Amino acid sequence: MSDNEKPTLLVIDGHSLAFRAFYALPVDSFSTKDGQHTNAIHGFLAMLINLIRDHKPTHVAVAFDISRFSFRTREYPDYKGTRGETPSEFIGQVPLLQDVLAAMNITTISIEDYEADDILATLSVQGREQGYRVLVVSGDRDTIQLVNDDVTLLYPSRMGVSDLTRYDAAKVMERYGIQPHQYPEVAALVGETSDNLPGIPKVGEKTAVKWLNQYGSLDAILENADKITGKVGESLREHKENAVRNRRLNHLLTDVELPVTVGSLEKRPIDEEAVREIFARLEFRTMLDRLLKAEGLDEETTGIPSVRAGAEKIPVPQQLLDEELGAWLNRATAANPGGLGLSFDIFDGKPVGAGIATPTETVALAWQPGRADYAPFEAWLASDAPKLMTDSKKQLKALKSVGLAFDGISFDTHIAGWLLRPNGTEKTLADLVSRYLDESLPKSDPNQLSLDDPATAPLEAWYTLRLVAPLTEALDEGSLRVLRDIEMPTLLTLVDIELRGVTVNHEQLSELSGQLAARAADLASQAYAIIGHEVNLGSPKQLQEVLFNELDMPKTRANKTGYSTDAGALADLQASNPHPFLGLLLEHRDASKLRQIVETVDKAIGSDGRVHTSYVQTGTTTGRISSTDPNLQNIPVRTEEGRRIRAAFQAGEGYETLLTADYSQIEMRIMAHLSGDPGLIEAFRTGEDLHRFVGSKIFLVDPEDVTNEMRTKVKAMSYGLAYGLSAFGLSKQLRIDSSEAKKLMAGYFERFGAVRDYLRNVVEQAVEDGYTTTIFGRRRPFPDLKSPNRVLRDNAQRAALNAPIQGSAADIMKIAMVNIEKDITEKQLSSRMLMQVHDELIFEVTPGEWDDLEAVVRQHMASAGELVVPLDVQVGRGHNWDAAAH
DNA sequence: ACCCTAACGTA
DNA sequence: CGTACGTTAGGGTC
Repeated sequence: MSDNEKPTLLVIDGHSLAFRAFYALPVDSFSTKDGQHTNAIHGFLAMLINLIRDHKPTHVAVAFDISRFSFRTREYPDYKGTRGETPSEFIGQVPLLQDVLAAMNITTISIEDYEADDILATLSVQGREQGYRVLVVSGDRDTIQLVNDDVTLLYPSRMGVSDLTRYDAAKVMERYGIQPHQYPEVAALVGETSDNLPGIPKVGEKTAVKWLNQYGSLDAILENADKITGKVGESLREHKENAVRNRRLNHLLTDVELPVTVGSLEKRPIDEEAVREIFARLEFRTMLDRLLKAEGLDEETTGIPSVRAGAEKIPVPQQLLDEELGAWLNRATAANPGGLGLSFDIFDGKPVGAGIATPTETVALAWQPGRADYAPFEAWLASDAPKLMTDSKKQLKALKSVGLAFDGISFDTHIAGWLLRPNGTEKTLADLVSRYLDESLPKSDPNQLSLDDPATAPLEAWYTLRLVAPLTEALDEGSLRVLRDIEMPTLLTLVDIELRGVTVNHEQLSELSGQLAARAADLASQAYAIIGHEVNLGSPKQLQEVLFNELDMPKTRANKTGYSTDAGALADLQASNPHPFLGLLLEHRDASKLRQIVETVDKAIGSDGRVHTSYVQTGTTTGRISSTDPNLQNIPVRTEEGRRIRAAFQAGEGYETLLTADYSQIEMRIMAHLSGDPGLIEAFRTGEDLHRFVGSKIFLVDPEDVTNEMRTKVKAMSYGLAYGLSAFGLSKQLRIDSSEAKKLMAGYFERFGAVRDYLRNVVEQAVEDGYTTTIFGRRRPFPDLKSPNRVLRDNAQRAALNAPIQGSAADIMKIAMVNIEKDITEKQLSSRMLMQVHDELIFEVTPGEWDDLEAVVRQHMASAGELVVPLDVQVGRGHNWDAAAH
């Protein structure tokens, strides 16, 4: 068998190469936004990818040391004793690297009590015996002893890990003047500083090699030690024990019992999805392409067409009209009880075409609403015949805005995809097609304007239809119920409230904006006067210059770009180093931020005098909805100035007043429900002020004797608990001693022990299941709970204990919204829901309908979740949003 | 034209 | 070393 026909076994010393990479790449340039350093991982992978590309190994393994202790340290406790502390930036990178290798389906091997090099040695011997060509990659020179006709060493150069020097027997001879198997004898004589193995003083490589060539072996040299003259001979005789010991230690074991056979190391295809995921986490953007290319998996090298072979053939769209169209719809609907795929072309917020799909046919409709030719289509739209769509909200809004009746939407793949992977990255139909069908959505002809391309909508409808089966299959029963009973109905509600918008008074906002702008300008000029020059107060970078250089203030918390100038840091500075500039800066920030929000909302007022936000139903990982363009869920409320913005949100023409309704302490109530804590449950059943009640239990006083200070602390703690707040965090927030914070938390858990048990249990269960679940069955996966990286793991734990609470609250609010909308319709009220702000709903009330509406709202909000504690709803009335607050 | 970060508003 | 979001300005890069 010639060398070229032999299979190639690639074995790598993981720890040593990662460490080389760590020192080869600047640590500052490789870290994620949460501070995880990745330079060692990056360097290692770059090297590995090059090896795969250049050597096309058929078998691969990476060996890692388990610890710095091994049989060698037992034999000689000072072995490697000179090595300093592992740099903190390196710690944690190895477990992540192992995760990457696992995702690449590359075997990693660690064996207690042995070093990685012993594993390499054993594999190289086994590989050779079984007819492999072996490539050993290590940064440890001891591995030179492994080199022979079948085994080549790749050794990192000083240039970095990607530049590997190839040592075959000839190269070893050229470099050292000895056979590879003799290298340990040279090393034994010379010693190895990095392993803390002193050799024979005064003997260097040259002398060692000379002796070896003269006497043939280390044993022979030692036997003939008497014959060696001069100072070096004396030194040898005096320190020969060193050489003997070194030789024993630098001999690599070739008979370590391995949990794998060489054959089992066969290179398997990478798990592209897993690799994609972990690279995203490590924020590696270009690595995947390089890896795919090296693996020969990228499109260019495989020539994979845009739709992979074996995929179903895309039906050619038919163009139907009138009776033909009606007949087709009847036949298709009857033949496909699960529904038809449907997609609309939207232009300027109006529907301008549509496509319908069955598994085998598609229809393209050059349809304009109201055209008689398409009457059967519009009748079908209005019927409850099931329709399957992707990201349907915008399309449904377009239909509704032109007055078309629509019913029967039974599935939205975009929402289903989100329920499956709420933290996933799939944004478009193409993303879903790629993930769940493993195909590529054909791109529309770039030479054609996609708007005019009549084939786009049928294509989208067809792919949408085909996605439904794999998505439904992937969803568990609980998630399917959430989709059917909560999300799909919520979708229709959102369509309505977005179209309604909310009246916002432009005059009030522009007056407010002017005042805030003037105030900001005034504050700015005062600030400039104090420091003697102008500076951009909105630039943290320029502020750092002023604060820490010109004013010589003490450094604050560090961030990526220097030192923090956020409100908390400035407040700390003001306390320790009072300075008028700080106060002005804070006030200026305040005014600027408010003005920014005022401007944003003002600019969003449409020709109807109303602001139409967009709710993003798939915008969060927990189940909440988010709001954009503009975000109406972060309108200020805490300050007087802020409330002036709310005052501009008003009942519209023809409406009498606004009604606001919010859940009070819904998350704490859910906590009481989920934990079953008797104390907390009692608190909500008595109707006593929650924080007062809890305070009385912790501080052992009567409720009426709970001071404001006690109440503040209790409130902060109660809310913090659901976020995974630590004693440290609590002490920082309340500016109290950390021992006091600890006591406070201990006191809390003593009285409300089931809460602690619950929070612990949520995380434990999530580790076991891999996901959390809300009361209604909504899931959120938490892969990071098993991460070896502590930062990631701790973050995941906090998110995991919060997810069921925040998510259940979101579920409850959605259910309430749906039921309220339904009841308003049934009762034929003309009052209407306008906004949702997580635990608050805002309605516009028609004259005379207040009592009816209030009853409907209260009833459905209170009954949206069956908790062991009541759901308390606070209702307020006023002509504007501020006045309607209670 | 795009991307990232810091900062800050809400529940 | 507290969860979940969206928007903006500044500052850097292409």
